[in-house]
Amino acid sequence: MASTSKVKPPSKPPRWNNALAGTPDLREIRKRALIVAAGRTFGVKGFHNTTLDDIANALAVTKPALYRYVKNKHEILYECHRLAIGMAEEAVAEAEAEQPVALEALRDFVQRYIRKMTSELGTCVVLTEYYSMTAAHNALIQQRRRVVDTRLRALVSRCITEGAIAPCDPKLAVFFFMGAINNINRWFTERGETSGDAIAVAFSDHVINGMRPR
Amino acid sequence: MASTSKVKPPSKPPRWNNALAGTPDLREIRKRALIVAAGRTFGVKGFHNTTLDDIANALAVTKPALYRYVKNKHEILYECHRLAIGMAEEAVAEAEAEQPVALEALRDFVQRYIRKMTSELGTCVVLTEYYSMTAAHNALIQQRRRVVDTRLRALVSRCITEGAIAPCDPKLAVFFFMGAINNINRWFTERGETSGDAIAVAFSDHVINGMRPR
DNA sequence: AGTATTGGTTACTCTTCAGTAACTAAACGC
DNA sequence: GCGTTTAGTTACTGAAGAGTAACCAATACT
Repeated sequence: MASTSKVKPPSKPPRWNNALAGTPDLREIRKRALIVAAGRTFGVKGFHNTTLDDIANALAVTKPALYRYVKNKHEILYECHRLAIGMAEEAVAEAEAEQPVALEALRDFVQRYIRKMTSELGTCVVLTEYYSMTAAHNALIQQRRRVVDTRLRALVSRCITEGAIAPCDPKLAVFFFMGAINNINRWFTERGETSGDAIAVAFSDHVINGMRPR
Repeated sequence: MASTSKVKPPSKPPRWNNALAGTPDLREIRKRALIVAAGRTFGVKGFHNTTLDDIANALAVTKPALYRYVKNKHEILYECHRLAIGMAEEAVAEAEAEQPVALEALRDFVQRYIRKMTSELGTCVVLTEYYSMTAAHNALIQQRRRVVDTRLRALVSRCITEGAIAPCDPKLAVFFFMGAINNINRWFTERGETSGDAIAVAFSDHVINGMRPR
């Protein structure tokens, strides 16, 4: 039978997922892969139900290897949130830059944001469990969220003054549609019947038009 | 100074919160108070960041006392979800019973559901962290969610055939507004400036009318 | 070739917290 | 007044899992 002496296994499993590497430093690519893998799992099982072994496993690596890339588990969660909020920031900036008409900028934002979230890198992103971050990290993220929120409220206000939408409380309006969008990862799966694109279109439509016939 | 002998403290802190007792068995009232207290904390800090000591503390009791009312921590979470889904079920049933016109039933549902959720008993309810339930509990809850979802989709379909709203994918429509609603506890606080009622009105309006001027 | 550096391993420690054991005191029925 | 039930206590146990120590192997840098 197999001897008890420590014989190295002949073939090694493939490690990491470096596909699509634009080669801006291997190390950064791998850290990114770590964050994305973790984020995906967090999204499915939640922060505390995901062990570091789970994450390591997904990367075909063992737990301590992760510590070469991050300080601790909380930093992983923080990086996930940075990724998420970064997408929102990008989406507003791009939408505002390319669409002079407020209403179109709004629609554009919704579509861009959803596409980013549901795209390969995006699905991973955890928007829940902000409460599992350290107080310091949370403060940083909340800060940035607030900025995005403010810009979106301003956009809604502009829509109102431009006469494009009915007067309403911009704060509640933003909460309304951002809530709908942030909840997408609750039911979206990449293998599901509905594509990210379809969602982007349908949701932006609902935001702008509600459900009334034109 | 204070002796080390075990002297009973002279005054005891108030225990439980039996206010509003309709007296259908003290035991049930207390179990309910436990679930509500736990649910509130879960909503703020999340399931895993809430210890049984936290919950016991909120009830001015010690941890083992909780086990007189529930089998374990997971049962508490399950009961919270039962409470939440129960509210949704009630809301659809009531709305359908009282509003023959599909569009009005939809508006009514949204308002009822939000009012229940934000009312004293409701704020507590955790809608996140379904993934922290046991597989068995999750199945039961998902089952009931699906039923509610189906009824809501049917309601949307009826709206379409009645010509009250523009044709759309009922599934995505329901995901859209239920997402918005389920996200309310992310930002709602009872002490905040916006009342549950105001949210109910604003949100039902957004669902039905979108943001376009009439 | 030979020494640093970097990425990874196995085997462990240490903490936190759900859950339990064993005991006490009040209220309840008779 | 006296067992039984119910509600609670203090003091423990046991498991899971984040983080660490110590060690190994490949590559990289002259």
